[in-house]
Amino acid sequence: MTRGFDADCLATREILNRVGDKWSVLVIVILGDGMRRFNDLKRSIDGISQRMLTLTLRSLERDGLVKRTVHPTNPPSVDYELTPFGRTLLAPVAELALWAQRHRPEVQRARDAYERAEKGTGRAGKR
Amino acid sequence: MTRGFDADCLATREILNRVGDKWSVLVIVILGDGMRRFNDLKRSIDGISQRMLTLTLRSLERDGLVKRTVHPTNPPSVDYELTPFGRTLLAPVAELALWAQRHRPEVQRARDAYERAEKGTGRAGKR
DNA sequence: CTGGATCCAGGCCGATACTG
DNA sequence: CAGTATCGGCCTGGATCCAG
Repeated sequence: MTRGFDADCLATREILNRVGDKWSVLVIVILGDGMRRFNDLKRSIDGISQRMLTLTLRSLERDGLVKRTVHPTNPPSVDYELTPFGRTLLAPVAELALWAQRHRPEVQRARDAYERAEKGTGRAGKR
Repeated sequence: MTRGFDADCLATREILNRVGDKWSVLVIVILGDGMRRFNDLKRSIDGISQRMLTLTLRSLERDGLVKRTVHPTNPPSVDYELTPFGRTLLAPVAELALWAQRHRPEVQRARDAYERAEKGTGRAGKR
């Protein structure tokens, strides 16, 4: 538990920084359902700019989590899908997703309570 | 699978944004070992500024994940520990941490391969 | 349809100095 | 010891325009 502890934490932080950005998880979860095309993804996510979708997909492809397939048709189309490696990430992410879904109200309540308590105890309370 | 899909994704993204910042996971994992004092944490993490440690702890406290206890001694000392609720997050995070530790080399290899391939296929390759 | 390039705003985070 | 306040840089991410 003491050996490599820092290194492990660093590795964890590295992964979370990769996956914890604004869109990666969304893309991973959606691609968990199967192969999708670019604009298909874009429409599914709704709110993402094509820039961020491109960057996110590139980053995931770069790390070997997503496979990109270009079909030389006219007009051209590109498929994206999780690699087997990417699928191994799906389980832990789903775990966290489940936690998020189950505990969101609790977090919300805690947050509200904190705001209220803040006013009573004379804390700054600058929002 | 279709109902509440967007909402679930949003919840997931929300949690990941909370936990996916630069230091939260580190703090959670360390506090998973037991109660710690402020400067104790600061020394454990090494690289964090007192500012970021404060902000991170505040954020976690706000969401009900961490409990803060002030001892009115001289000099004053403050203990931080995970709440029972915070402990429920420990498991999924540990899951992801394990994934990170196990697959870091693979990610690194994929990244290297991507860089190399990039040069062969005439891609931009601007690093 | 699938992107690349550029411009620009806002937030995150670090360094430093100061307080109780 | 345990913070708070302020300043400033960097990076993320959005909008828009352009190209294959």
